[in-house]
Amino acid sequence: MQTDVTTGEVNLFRNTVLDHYRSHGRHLPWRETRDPYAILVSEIMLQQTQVDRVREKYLEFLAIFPTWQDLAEAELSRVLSLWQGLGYNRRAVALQQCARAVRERFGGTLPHEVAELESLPGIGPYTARAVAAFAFDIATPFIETNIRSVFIRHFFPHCESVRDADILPLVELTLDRGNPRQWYYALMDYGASLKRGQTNPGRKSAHHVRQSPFRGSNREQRSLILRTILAEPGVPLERLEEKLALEGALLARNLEQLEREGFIRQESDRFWIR
DNA sequence: TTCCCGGGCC
DNA sequence: GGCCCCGGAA
Repeated sequence: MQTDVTTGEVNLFRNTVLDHYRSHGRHLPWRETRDPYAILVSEIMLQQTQVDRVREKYLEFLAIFPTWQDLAEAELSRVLSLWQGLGYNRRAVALQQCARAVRERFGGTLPHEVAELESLPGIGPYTARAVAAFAFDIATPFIETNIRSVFIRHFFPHCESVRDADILPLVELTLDRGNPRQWYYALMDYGASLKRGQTNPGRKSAHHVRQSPFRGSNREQRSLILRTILAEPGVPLERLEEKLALEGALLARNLEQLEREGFIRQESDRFWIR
C-alpha cells in the first residue's frame, strides 16, 4: 500500500496529467455545455459504454429530448428506440424516471448536493460526483475506470492487486480544487490513453472482473424480447414464443422481470412498452 | 455478488 | 475469441 506522497510527487503527477491534456485532450460534445441535464445524459450513456459509441447517440438524444420536460413527457418506446445500440436498456428507463423525479421533487432543477443526486434513479456514487464536478464545479473525489488506470500506473506500478480504498485518498490528495472539471477531464483522457496499445493497468485493480460472453446469455434474450416488442407493439405471447425459440419458463421469467423493471406492461397475453 | 447489454477492435 | 467501456441496483 502506498502512503506518504510528497508535495513534489503530487506536483510531478499533476504536471504529467495536465501536459498530456494540453497536447492530447479530447474534445467531446458534452464538455462544451454547462447544462446539468445534458451532462447527466452524457454520464448515464457513458456508464459502461465507450466514448465513440456515445458521441452520436448523445447528439441525437439531445436533439429529440432537449430538456427535462421533453424527456419526462416522452413515450418510453421512443426513448428506448433511440437507446438501441447503447446497451444496458435499464439506463434509459432510469434516465426518464430521473427526469420525472427532477421535475416532481426538485422543481425541474438538478440539485447540487451529492446525497440528493444519489437519491435519483440511475445515479450512483460515481455519477453523482461526476455530475457535481462537470456541471457545478464541485470538487469531490471519485473513481472510474480511466482514473483507476492512471493512479495504478503512477502510484502502484509494481502492485498486482490495488483496491479502490487505497486509490481514493490519492485522488483526494491530488484533486485540483480550483478547477475540478478540467482536472477530471484530464485524468480521464490520460487514463484512456494508457489503455491503447498496451496492457490495461486497470487489470491490476482488485475489483477488475472479466465480462461474461454476450452470445447465448440471458442478456441477449432480454434485448431480443425488448426489440421485438418495440417493433411490434401489442405482440401476443405466442408470437414471442415462436420468434425467440425460447424455453417457455425462461421467457415468462424474463417478461415478468422486464415488467417489474418498468420496461413493459401486459394486457391479456399481449405486450406493450409501458 | 450478480446481472444488465452492445459493438468495435486486437 | 477476448477485450474494452467516464456503473447502478437488487
